[in-house]
This record gives sequence, C-alpha cells and structure tokens, in this order.
Amino acid sequence: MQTLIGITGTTSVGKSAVAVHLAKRLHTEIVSADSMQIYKGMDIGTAKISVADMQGVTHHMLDIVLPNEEYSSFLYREQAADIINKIDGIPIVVGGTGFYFESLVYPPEFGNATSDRRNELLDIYEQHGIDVLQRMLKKLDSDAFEKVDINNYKRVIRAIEIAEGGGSITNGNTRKNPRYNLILFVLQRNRQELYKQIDARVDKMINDGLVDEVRTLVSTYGVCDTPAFEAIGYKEIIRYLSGDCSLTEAISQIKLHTRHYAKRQISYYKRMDVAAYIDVDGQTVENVSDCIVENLKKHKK
RNA sequence: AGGGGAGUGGCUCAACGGUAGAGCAGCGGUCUCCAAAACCGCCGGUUGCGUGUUCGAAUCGCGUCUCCCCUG
Repeated sequence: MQTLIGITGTTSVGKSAVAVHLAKRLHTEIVSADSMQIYKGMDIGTAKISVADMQGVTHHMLDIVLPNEEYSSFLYREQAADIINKIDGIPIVVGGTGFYFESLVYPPEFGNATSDRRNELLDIYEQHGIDVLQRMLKKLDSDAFEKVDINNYKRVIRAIEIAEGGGSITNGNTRKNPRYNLILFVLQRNRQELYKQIDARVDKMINDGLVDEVRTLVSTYGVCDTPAFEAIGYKEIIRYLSGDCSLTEAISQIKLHTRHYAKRQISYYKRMDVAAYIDVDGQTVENVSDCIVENLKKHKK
C-alpha cells in the first residue's frame, strides 16, 4: 500500500509553508486537499499559495475547476488518486478539507448519483420541504430513516439516492479498507491565538484586494449555484456588492464564519486517524518540519 | 436645569402582577458524492441599586445612579 504524508489543520495555522519546506527536504510533490482552492480565480479569499511561495515545488489539485462548475469529493478522490500514482517519492497531501482526506483514503462504497435525479430531489425539498423527503426515505429504507440525520436534507437526499440504487447507506463499512497508508499530521494552535490569526488574515485579504477579486468573479460568471459561491469570504462580499450589507458587516461576518469553520475542522480531525498533533504556537516552519520528520521515522518500521 | 424615554444572561430583544424566554455570540458534537456545505446538542440571568405596596414584582409607587432624546 502506498504511503502518503498528510498535513492538515485549521485555516491559518500555516500548513502551506510547512508543506513546501517538507517537500523540498524530501524531494517530492504536493497534492492539495482543499475544497475551495481547486477553483481557478479564487486566490485571495482561499489563501491559495502563490507561485513564489511554492519555491519550485510542484503543487497539484489547485486551479483545476472553474467557479461555475460543479465539483465534489467524488471527483476529488479520482483525480487526486491519478496524480498520486504518478508522483515519485512520498506525496504530501496538504489541506484543510478533512472530508477530502477521508474520501481519498477510504473511497466511498456507493455509486454516484445522477445529477438529474439529485436535482429532482432538491426540487422536492425546495418546494415541499424536508418532510416529503423524510417520508420517501422511510418508505424506501426504514433503517436509514432511523440512522441518518433526518433534519439534514443533504443526508436524506443521499440516503434516498442510495436506496433507489438498491443499496442502503446503512450497509457502509467506513474505514475498513484504506487505499493508502496515510500518515496524518494535524497542525494546531491555541484557540485565542487561532482567532487572532484568523482576524488578521481576513483583514489582510481585504487589503490584498478580496473585494476586487469577488467583483471580477461575479462579473465573469454571475452568481452561480455552485460550491465556489458558498466559500467563506466570497458569499459575504457578494452580499456587500449587492448592497445587502456594509463592508464592515461583511468583514465581521467573514471572521465569524471562519471561526465557526475552524471549529468544525477541529471536530473533524478528531474522527480521523491522526499520527501526531503538532503545536505550532511560537514555532518556526523549520521546527514544525523537523517535528514531522522525527515522527515519520517512528512510522517507518 | 426642565420635560420625555430606557436600564433584563457577552450582545439585540421578549415576558408588563404569579418566582424570566428567544435570537446571536461562546462551548461541544454529527458527517461514506454540494463538506469553507448541511445539521444537532449544551452552558449562561435571583431583571442597575435601595426601599415600599402586595399572599406574590422584571412588571406598580417612591428614592437613587447610569445612558439616550427634546427644550433651554
């Protein structure tokens, strides 16, 4: 089984710089695991690494989709797997999207839904509410009805899709058959410091021209119904540009949403198989990189 | 200075005589194809202070403090 080094952590812990340092040291390449940095033209708001900061290290899975295109973890795991196959050395997978790491290592066992059927189900939800979907699921797969988060329309729709395909979301065996030997490191910092970093980073994004970036995005694609337009930093600025709130409000909303997001990330890491948590408070990139190299020795039996 | 209004959990507000509710924030959690998404749970206040009326006051009276508006 192929080994992968994973680096994750909440927004603004400094994953990118550490990854570059490590990649140079190990003479390998980087594969991004970030659900928003895949979009082309969304750089400032997603804190995408600049070409200069890449320092010559090859980065994959960045800028691979247009903001008006659909994307999903399903596509991610297919594309990332292809790339990983071709990399010499131990690929370093870096990003904040825990779900992408998970679907890469433990490929979902159920088939993909057709977008037509999904849109039908979404229409039902929008027109008739969650109740109708719940009743559908109860009829199709009562076990699933008991187990899935019945208030979450996305979960209910997925359960229905699987049931209609003859399966049951209930029969999944998550984390049974890993496709890779992922040695995952989670970078972390104390909560107060994290929040301070988040605020500072959002202010910097604004200074770096986030508003213009969003303006360009909207004038190029319009406001689409794709994941890209739900990205933190973008949806808030879109509201501002539409005249629905002041810039000040938009900025504080971005900060708030980013904090919430960071908390969800932390919860997600707890469910993953983590090799080591690394405290980055007061540490240099080199220190953190050293720490990872030390830990890697333990894992290479 | 005079007149009016307001003081309730970190914030915005509700309850207007029967010992306080909500939203937001904060904290925790869920997640097998939208995941920077979607969803769930928990903590938190003796109602500015004092006094009086009442079986009973956040709710009424009086006093006091603070803030806001108007007049001078």
